[in-house]
Amino acid sequence: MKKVISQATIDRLPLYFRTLRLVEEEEKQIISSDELGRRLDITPEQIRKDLATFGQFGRKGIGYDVHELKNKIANILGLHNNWRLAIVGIGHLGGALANYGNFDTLGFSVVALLDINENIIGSEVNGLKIENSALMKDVIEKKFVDIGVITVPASEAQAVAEQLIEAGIKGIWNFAPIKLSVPANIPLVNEDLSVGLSALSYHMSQC
Amino acid sequence: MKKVISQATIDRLPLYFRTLRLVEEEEKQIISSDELGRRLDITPEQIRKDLATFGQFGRKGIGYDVHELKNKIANILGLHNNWRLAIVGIGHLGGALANYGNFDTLGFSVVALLDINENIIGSEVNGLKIENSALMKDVIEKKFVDIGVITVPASEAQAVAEQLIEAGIKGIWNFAPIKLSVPANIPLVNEDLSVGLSALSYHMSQC
DNA sequence: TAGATTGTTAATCGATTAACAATC
DNA sequence: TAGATTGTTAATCGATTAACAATC
Repeated sequence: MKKVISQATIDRLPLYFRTLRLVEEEEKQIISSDELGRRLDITPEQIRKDLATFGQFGRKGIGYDVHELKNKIANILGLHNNWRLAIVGIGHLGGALANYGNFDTLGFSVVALLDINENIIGSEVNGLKIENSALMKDVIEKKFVDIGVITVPASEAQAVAEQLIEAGIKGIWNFAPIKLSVPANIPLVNEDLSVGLSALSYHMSQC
Repeated sequence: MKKVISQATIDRLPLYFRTLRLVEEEEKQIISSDELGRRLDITPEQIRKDLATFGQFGRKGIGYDVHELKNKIANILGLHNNWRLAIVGIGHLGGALANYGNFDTLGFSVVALLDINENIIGSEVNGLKIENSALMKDVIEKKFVDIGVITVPASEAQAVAEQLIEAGIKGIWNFAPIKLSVPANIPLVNEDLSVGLSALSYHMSQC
């Protein structure tokens, strides 16, 4: 039953989801792979292939039910789990993420903010108090945190990852530009801004 | 001469660059593909293949000169161009990017901040004054901006992209969760946080 | 019925991995 | 010379694209 789905497919699902939401707002009931593809610059064959991985969602000759497909994708991605996030390292980036509204709309909630800096512990960001990293295990257990978001400097990131795992976290979203070593059963996604920016630089240099 | 390099290779170059920097700080002169691979969880064959795309950098039986390879990669990525960035939309994320120190170390400079909100125009972020988006063309020409960073809401992003291009920008780094339409000669990199977070959710759901 | 569109199989393309000669 | 390590060719693997029968 646990077929292996390619990362490329998984990474396209959020795009489909996002677009179906917009289409839903436009009060369209049905959408074809062709139309969805046009909106995303993805071929309709690719979309049908991706979706077929998870079952038969469409109707031949008709298309896909927008509302139904949107919910199916949300389920596949596990967005119904109401994942709870803790952000570790409340600098500029951590603070921005704490304030970032779009997570809620995807079914994620930021429930804890942690930092080691005495000067900011106790202060509030977006209505949430910054707590002492030293109490991480306590906070994470009490607040049922699922996902640890790492926005500390690269030099601290591995240690923070280990603390998070020790505290019982189930997944890590890492913004520090460094390769983290984590056990195979802890999903890890890296969000390295320098990769995208460097790729942009490369393409601009080719012009 | 203009061989086509795969995006996968281009996306790994910044990781090599980052690691070579660290290795350089450790005062190591020479590194093997094996050691580099161990540090990044990438196979040595993959690394040698990637590097061979651009020429012969290593010495058989010895390895790669750390300093030389680092500079070669920087050149390939175009990091010597001193690209100048303008951030459009100084909300939480735009503000965080304006304050983000790591860009400088990669050879990028944030030289302009733009917003339409009268209440924040004129105020300073990280020593840089927020200017009126209505004056975009002026600002971009006067400050020789190369790259437009889009951190406005999704609903505004396409219009901003068009204004940026009209103003003579050479590349776009887009953080708005929407597919932008831009001419083929304008490199565009999308940084969609919801993709990574959704992928994390997917993998956590499989456990 | 004719037109539209899915789901799936087959063909192609491209990226990764394996193997090894060259050489320091 | 023996051991280490690159650069490159060949083999494999996986993802995308093309084609088309099924069916609304």
